[in-house]
Amino acid sequence: MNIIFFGSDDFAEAHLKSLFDGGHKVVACVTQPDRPKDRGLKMVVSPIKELALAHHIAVLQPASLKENKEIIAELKAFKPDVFIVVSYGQLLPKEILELPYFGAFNVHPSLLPKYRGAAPINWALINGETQTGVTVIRLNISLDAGDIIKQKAMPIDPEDNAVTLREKLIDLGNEQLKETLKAIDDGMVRLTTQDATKATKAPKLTKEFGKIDWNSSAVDIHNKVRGLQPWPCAYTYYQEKLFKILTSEVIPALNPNHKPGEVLEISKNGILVQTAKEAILIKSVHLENANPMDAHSFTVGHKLQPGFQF
RNA sequence: CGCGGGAUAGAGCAGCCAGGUAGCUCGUCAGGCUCAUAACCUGAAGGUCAACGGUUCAAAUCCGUUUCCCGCAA
Repeated sequence: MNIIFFGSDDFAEAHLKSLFDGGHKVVACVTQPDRPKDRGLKMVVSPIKELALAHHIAVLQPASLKENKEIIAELKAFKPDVFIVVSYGQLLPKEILELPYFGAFNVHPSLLPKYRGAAPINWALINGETQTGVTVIRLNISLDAGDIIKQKAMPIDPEDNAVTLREKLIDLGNEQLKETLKAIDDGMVRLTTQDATKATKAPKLTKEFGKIDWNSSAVDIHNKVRGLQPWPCAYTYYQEKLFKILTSEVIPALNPNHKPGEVLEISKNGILVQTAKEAILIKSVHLENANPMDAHSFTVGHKLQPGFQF
């Protein structure tokens, strides 16, 4: 079975790696073009490209797939049976979806039809979901709306943040991908249409979204802290400087005669801050121009006192 | 070479310009005092001054190179 893999980030990389490890016949990889990125605008090579080249497999890096006849011809030449698409970053147009004999399949880290879009893991945490999962779908032309082939749920641990949850979902995704390929091999694929009325969206995150509104509840803020790792992070400002909250905990506050955003208590455990509902304990922080540190160290150095208003 | 900030004890910083014993505030630990402590008193631990090279009798400090970290931007 000739597989062409589409992907661009480390989530995709883990799946490609497991295809190699599983002995599958990956004949080519499609990934995003190398782009200048980060400080100094260094050229960043997609991890997919490196992995593919290490396995001596062709790498295609089209800027766009839309009306790109060259790419269609190139893909066709590999005589693909399936496309595996994992966080590729672009929609595949109809004429490309039609190329592989069995179709194009996508591993998506949410329980579709919930959380269609670019940041499903983050949004599940932001919304305080207690479970999530991985869904394998057969791609059609709309975003994450194809028929479901495999789906498996898993609980979200209250301690999970977007980084740890992502790792768990990579494992689950690999498992589901393996089963999907086996089902295709065995001719045992069963498709289930998504219930479009239950669809929700998980759009790309923005920097602005990470800004904390102290007039929201402690639970909401805590979920932002968990869900916005490692970027953009839930943040506020301290002396005009960006102040990211890395870890936190919701503390039931019994007597909130304080304004939201007010520091209630400083202790070794961290900084206790009033919110609109209950209080939140800030446990570790990351101030602009400094290394991340636990909240206690921060309060000692900055002489933060109860009564301070964020 | 996209723009800018930074690295000195666990944290926050001073010292650098003008070279001469590694300092301050806080935290930590131990002891004391106290009905009591985020108070007070006494003491202790904790450093490759990011790294390498140069200048010098002498470098945290002056000169050069490198590494790492942070914000913006994408």
